[in-house]
Amino acid sequence: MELASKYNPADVEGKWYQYWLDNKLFSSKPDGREPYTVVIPPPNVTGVLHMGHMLNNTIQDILVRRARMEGKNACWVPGTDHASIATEAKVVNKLAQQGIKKTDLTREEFLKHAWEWTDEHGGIILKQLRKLGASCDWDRTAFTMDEERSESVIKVFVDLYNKGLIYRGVRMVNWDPKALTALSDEEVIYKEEHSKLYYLRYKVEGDAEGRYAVVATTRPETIMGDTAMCINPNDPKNEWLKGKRVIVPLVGRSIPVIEDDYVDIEFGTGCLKVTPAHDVNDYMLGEKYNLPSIDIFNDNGTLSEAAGLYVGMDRFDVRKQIEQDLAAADLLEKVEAYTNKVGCSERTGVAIEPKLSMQWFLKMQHFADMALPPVMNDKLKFYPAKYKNTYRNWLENIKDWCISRQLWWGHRIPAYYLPEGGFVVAATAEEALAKAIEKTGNANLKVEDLRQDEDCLDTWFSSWLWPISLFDGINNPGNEEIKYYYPTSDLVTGPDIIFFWVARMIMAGYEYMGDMPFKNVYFTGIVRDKIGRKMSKSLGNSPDPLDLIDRYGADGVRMGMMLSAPAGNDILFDDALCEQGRNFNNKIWNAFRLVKGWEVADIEQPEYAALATEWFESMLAKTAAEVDDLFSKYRLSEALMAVYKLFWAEFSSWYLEMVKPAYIDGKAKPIDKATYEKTLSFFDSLLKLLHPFMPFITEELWQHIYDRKEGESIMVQTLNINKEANEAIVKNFEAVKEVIGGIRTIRLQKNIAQKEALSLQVVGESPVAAFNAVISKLCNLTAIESVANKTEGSASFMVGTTEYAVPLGNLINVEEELKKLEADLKYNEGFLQSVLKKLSNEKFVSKAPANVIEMERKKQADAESKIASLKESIAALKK
RNA sequence: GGGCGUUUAGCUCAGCUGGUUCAGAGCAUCUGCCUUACAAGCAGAGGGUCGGCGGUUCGAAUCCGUCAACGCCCACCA
Repeated sequence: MELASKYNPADVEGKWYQYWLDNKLFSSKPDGREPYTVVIPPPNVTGVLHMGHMLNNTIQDILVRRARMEGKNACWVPGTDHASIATEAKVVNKLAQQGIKKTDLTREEFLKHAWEWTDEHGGIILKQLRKLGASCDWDRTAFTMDEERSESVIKVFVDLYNKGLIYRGVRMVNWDPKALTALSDEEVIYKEEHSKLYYLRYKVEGDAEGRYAVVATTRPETIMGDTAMCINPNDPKNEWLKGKRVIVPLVGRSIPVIEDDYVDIEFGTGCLKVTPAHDVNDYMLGEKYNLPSIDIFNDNGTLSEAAGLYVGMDRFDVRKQIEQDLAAADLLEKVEAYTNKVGCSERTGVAIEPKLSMQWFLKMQHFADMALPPVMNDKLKFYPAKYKNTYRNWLENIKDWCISRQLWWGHRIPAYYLPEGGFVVAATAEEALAKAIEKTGNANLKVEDLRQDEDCLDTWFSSWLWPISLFDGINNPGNEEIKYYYPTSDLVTGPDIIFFWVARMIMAGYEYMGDMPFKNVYFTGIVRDKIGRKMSKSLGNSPDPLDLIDRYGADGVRMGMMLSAPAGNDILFDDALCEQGRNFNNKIWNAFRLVKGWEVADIEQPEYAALATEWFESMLAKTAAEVDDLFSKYRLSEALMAVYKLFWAEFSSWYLEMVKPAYIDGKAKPIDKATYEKTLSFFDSLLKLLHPFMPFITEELWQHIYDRKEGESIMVQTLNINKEANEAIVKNFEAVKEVIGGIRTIRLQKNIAQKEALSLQVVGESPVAAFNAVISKLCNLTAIESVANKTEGSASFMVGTTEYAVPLGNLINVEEELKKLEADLKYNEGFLQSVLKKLSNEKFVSKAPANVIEMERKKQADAESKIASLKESIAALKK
């Protein structure tokens, strides 16, 4: 096989992905093995892959591939989310471009368009995941609105209703005037806004002096909905307003002054305008004091007939206009700059309007009670654990979940209204009819007489069932799949959806399976650019993942993501990291070229090669054990770094250099068979360790390292690497590296070419004499001898307490050598002083444990011996 | 207004139950090399009073207090 000197990912990635698919290597069926299950956080069905997905799915794929290689039955279930608000908005936009208004369509017509859109754009994102190498069981691909999932959702709704956990009622909810739907509290994001605080004059009715009560508000446009003014009963400065009535400016309506200690005396003037229809707190006051409620807004945020003024104008236009009008009428005392937080819709970004409306709610206390303990007692683990606090905080302050949305794209609420009022809840119209007949006693009722609720369910009301519904555990409880795959193993997701999704899946898990939905949650960070900004379209700092894959290869990008992704920290993404990944691919590629280019002969194994293989065997074992440990702690970037260093530094720079056959007369010598076979087996193990991180290149090389049969793949090999390292040899070899480094430094400093052979003297006995063959080979030494005194005119260095010297004859620069030795001496004398100081401290000697004191004494001895030999060398040079 | 987290080399981060594998890694930087696997490379080197101050201790990056900066989450102050 002729291999290019540079690795080209494009040549192999598509080929191997297809090979994996063709051989059904991603597919999983229940069997006798231990299951390892991951359910994908379903991306929006019409979404496009972004860097967040890249990170998230790379991590999942690494975990899944690793588990598969550990011999587990790995099952990664992919799918998409119907994302009701986001998708409906996209469809509405698209229709608008064609000049079609949603309001002109029937529900059925609209849904037809929505499905067309979904079929057209749906699943693009899943196709993109294949480029990344994602080893999902594609045959299991699900959609939150497919038949099985829809059936599950409806079944759960009916069940929870029957359990009394779902109720319908008029409540103050978060209204999105753009999407025209209610939202849950979690879908509201508070943004700081520089706005104004308006001081409005409310004329006090019947006040002889014609005085005004002044109210500070950020929302002057809501005065048409004022039905009271509220003061704090303990506020002396507003004492005079007690029992009075005031006139709403411009509107001219008379409203009472009420008293409640909810009002903050310090804020503004201590007078609060009460608009029960448009503020959560005012609503509370309205309830308490039985105030009328005037809803002055239409659903789209324009003013309604009820407002009387500015009818049809947008709420924000009214704010500007009313400011002018109030000023013109001399009813505006002053305007101050003011910063406050405005609740905005997570999806559409527009300011939320608190609105009183009829919605469906899920009682949450029951679920919170079940979901809190397993996380707090680490039965279900969070990585990083700090999110346990966030989780607890939410559950301990849980509020009921508004689950109805005034949308068409989603699961329609299975409630059916009866002609004579009231409703029944049932999974199908037929069942509803039966219930209706039973409820009313009217046997003549027909399905057509029932009117199904127009609303849809919140998207999350389907995704909270995901780990169960993917295995059909709602429709067919106790089926073979759910029994085998549930609870799933790891969930990989962002902390931004801890409430939306993670917490609610845990709730649903305990409600419907009596068990947690996953054993571990790995929270990823947010992908930011290299200077820490969030990636956004407007900043143009969000790279297209597919473009990155084109440039660096999927393996390179995966590595780029992982190098910077410690669990839970935000990751600062930089193309340079992908470059590092690509370079590493190239390194692996070239190491392979080297090894496969060797000519093998039936000759004896040289001593240096035997030593090298023995050492690397231990190094490999040690790292494999380390990687195990890191994986168990979900420290994936550290695991990758460990393998990276093993391959690059230990294997390529040390091992291969050691065993590499020499060139003589421009011709490579052959390598002995024993070393060659060992090297191939090391390579094989290294590829296996690397495979979860970089699936493509490892498959490509694994296929070529030995002859493989059709259908074989590295991805289903087991990681049967020996993990028992010979610690002594690993430790000794570190000293060997230092010796070699010392000689290399001398060569560099003295400008002595590698071709020029040198000899090495060891003053006394070398503790690493066993490795002399290796040292000789790598440093091109003619001899290594043990001497009592080193030759004059030699460059020396110390490793531990042993001195090494390279005789250089007249090449030696006495001045420089002295300088170096004296600096070394000074350091060691200082070090000795600090050790002696400790040892002469009575308190230290009496209180510190024996082994620590022992250590200090050894330090002292070592330093003293070093100092002695340094002094000798200096004296010798000065002669 | 509450709660949580972070602060260690130019950058991104490891450093668990205080003491020789404690001041580390990768990248970047600098120096020398186009040496027949790889310049997307090889060999070598430099670089930090561990955010500030105070305390506990024989001994603190590590424990405690405090201050500062940054970040995140939650909360109805108009």
